[in-house]
Amino acid sequence: METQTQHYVRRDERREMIAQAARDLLAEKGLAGLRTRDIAARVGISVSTLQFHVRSKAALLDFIAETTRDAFLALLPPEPDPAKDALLQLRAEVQAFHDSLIHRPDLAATFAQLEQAAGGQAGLAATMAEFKALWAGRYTRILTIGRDQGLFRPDMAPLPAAMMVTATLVAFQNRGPDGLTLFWPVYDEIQRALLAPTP
Amino acid sequence: METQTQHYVRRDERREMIAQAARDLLAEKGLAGLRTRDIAARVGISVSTLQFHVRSKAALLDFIAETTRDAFLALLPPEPDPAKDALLQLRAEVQAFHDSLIHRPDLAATFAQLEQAAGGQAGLAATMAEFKALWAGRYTRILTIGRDQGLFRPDMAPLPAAMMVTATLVAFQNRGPDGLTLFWPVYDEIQRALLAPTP
DNA sequence: AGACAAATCGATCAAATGATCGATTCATGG
DNA sequence: CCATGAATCGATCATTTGATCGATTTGTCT
Repeated sequence: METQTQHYVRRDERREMIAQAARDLLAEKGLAGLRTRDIAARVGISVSTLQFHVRSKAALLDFIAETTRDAFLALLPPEPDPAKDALLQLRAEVQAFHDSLIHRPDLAATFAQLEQAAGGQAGLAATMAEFKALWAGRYTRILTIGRDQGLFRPDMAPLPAAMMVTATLVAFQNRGPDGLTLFWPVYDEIQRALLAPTP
Repeated sequence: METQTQHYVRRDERREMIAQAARDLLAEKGLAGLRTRDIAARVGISVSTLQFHVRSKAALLDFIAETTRDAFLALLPPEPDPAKDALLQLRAEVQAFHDSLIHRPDLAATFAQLEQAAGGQAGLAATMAEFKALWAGRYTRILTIGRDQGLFRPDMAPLPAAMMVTATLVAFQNRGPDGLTLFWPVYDEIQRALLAPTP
């Protein structure tokens, strides 16, 4: 039961539908199996119409990257705040990522696929790099705040620690149904690894 | 200046040349851009000969996965030993991975690419899963040993911690020339995160 | 040397794939 | 209601790509 085929959708809306279908297919078949025909079919339009809205496949990948980045960033908690408890902010940030894996599994999967194609697409690589910098930056700030608050180890280096945390989170992408079993145990380990020792 | 084209190479040797060329191309173009013609050209044989040695592209991916797994495992240090210092063993393990990124960048890149294709190839997925279990298992054992030795935190959970370490290491794959700048700073952070607090 | 198996190649095929073009349909403002 | 532009479609193209087949060359064993 698909959404009733709806003719004559405005450009922006149609492009959004295309991006969503492309993300889903990217998560299912992988980049190597992404076909413009499949995307068009899932949207319910012809290949010609798809080409009309997105000139080429390269442009499509750029477009997917941008919309995926925006969609993911929109799911994140408020910006890190030095006045709030850093541990709570860290947990909220991780919780948001966890929720995204459950409710929007296409997002992380799309990132994973696009990263493999980034080597060869200048625009793509830029979008991906920008996103990763933004995302890791949030964790770096939270960790810095927490260290200043005395919650985390004084010898904790925020940037390396942020890379450790984000890398660990990303590893939970592309897993089967039971793939998230270890998510919170692993987060607990991260937390213990960051917290200042209590003498 | 290629290695002088050499006709009539025995099956096993030819298949090894094919696997190596495929790994290199996989690292360069990505899975989506992997073409049997390109592989054959790099090896210096015709597509027919390639097909003679490896039946299909699916079989090729399986074969690549197996040889890559073996090549990577061969680079690792001796098995974890409860009698030796766990921190030294951990560092040696990480050093081996670091060296592999420098001297055999095709290995990690190939794994990253194949993982994207694993969803859809039963045999591939099995090989990849087996490898990841083996690799993470080494770290789990080292961490357990170190905890028993009193070197690591008593509340450290070996399996989650091992996932954290391996995930962080993997994140250093597919980077540019300066991509390894933060490798050792990040490892130092991992080490600080694992070590038992000194009162 | 002769025979048999192994390895290689050139030619070719059928399907897949991204892209283009012209015609057609729908929406919307005047 | 009609004129203009936006959106959609069907047909078609040129290339790419994985795969097959038969013929040929090379190694090896006796």
